[in-house]
Amino acid sequence: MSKYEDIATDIQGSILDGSLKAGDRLPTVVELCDLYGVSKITVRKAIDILAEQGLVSSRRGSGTYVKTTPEALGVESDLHAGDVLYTGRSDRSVGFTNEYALQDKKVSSDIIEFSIVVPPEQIAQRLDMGPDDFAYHDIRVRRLDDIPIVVENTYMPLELIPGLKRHHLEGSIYRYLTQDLGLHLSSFHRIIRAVPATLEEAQWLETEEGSPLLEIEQIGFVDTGLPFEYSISRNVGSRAELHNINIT
Amino acid sequence: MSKYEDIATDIQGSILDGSLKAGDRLPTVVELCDLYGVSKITVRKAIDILAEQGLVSSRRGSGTYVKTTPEALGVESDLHAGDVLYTGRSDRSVGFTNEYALQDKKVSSDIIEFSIVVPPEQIAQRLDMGPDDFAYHDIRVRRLDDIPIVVENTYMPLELIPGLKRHHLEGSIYRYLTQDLGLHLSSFHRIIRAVPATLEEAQWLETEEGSPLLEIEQIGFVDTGLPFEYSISRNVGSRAELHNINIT
DNA sequence: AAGTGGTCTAGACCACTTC
DNA sequence: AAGTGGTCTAGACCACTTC
Repeated sequence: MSKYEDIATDIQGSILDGSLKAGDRLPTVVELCDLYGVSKITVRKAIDILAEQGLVSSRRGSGTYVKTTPEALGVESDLHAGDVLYTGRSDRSVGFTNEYALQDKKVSSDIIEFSIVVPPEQIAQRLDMGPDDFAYHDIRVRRLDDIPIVVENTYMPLELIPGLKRHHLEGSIYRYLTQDLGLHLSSFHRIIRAVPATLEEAQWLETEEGSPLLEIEQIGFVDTGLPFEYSISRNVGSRAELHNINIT
Repeated sequence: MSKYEDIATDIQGSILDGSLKAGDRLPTVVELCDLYGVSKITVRKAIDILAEQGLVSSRRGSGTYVKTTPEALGVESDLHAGDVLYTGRSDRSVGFTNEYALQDKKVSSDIIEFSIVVPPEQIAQRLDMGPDDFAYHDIRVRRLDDIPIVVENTYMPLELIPGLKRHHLEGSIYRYLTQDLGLHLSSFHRIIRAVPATLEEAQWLETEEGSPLLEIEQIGFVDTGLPFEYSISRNVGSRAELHNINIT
């Protein structure tokens, strides 16, 4: 952990435990420099992190303030609460398994397909693969507490990811990529849509044909800039939602 | 424009015009310092911007690389291309009007409702309003080239936004807020869902009842940390999509 | 006029990759 | 061992807000 991460975590704690409340002004940048014994740029990076998390907003000449969010006010966070099981965060892409392993929810997968294929041309292009190159192809239905949430349709280039086996799919593929292969995932480019369920999808997801699904088309990149996965996932509309925060 | 913005724009230009290609390594940070005559931190901030835009990825000890995206490869960008009219970017929230005024598309609005009301309790809480406080309420159908894309349902606190009139809704509300009132918009918190169209929405949007809509529930904040709008918009699934980029 | 956040310098030191 | 990006210092100067 770097100094700026430590400082961000510390201030985040003060906001979450209520010692800093909605609308409060943080100590000035110079005061925070003294308080933590660091330089101005280090404090600025910490505040940048808090801003990205949606916790604070800075106003030049005036100060940095705790944002008046429903969370900071103690308002229950979701108007549509009830049957929504999956609330993914668009900013931290750590995969389905990791995001829910922490909570008390049971994560499971039905592997509908796992094979090595020559992918369709348009997908091969997105993965920067030659026309004859092979890729893994898998289709998985992911469940939380046994209720199906999403069907994921994924292609990964064979050359970048040697040795992927069926048992890796039971758990988290991302763990295999990072821990076993030592790859560093850097970013995901996503397109989000609302689409009607096909009959087949409706059966997999235990919902109605034509019912709204939240589609996420995604290309994942490693830190050399190469794509390592192309994926289209379709989430049951009434069981999943995506949260994100945009700084202007 | 700050120095780091100038540098980011310059390198972005090199990537977009093809002088830097997918997979290429950028000059090292030290080389870029010499090239632009700036300090290391300034170059780092420029590269951070390019990373947020999804253009480059840095690898400690190795270098910074142009990402192998479909755009950098010259692949047409959308598999579902054809009838999708609205491709919003989740990272830059400048409002519907601004995002399309630049292009050759005609933006228009049907104002279905515009009034001053006491908002429902749950919405008042999200806007940090007292139970008796008033808010503007408007419902607008936004069209591109006369085709309805989205119905927006928005509440804005009266006290924060004096003098809002019907004619502001014909164009861009955001322009009124920033240019006339001098407010600085800082961030948006969003929840994205797929929902079925009600009969009323289907009529407004010229689509079928029950057809998938992409819902965006949004709270907007100004730079003092106060919420200035609560909005639920519902986009026709087959005519809109949301793009975003996530850095891990 | 005084106080605030934002940018920037000219370095230093470190973690990691490459050879 | 040499080269790369990432963090950090101790300041300086500036834009903007507050009084």
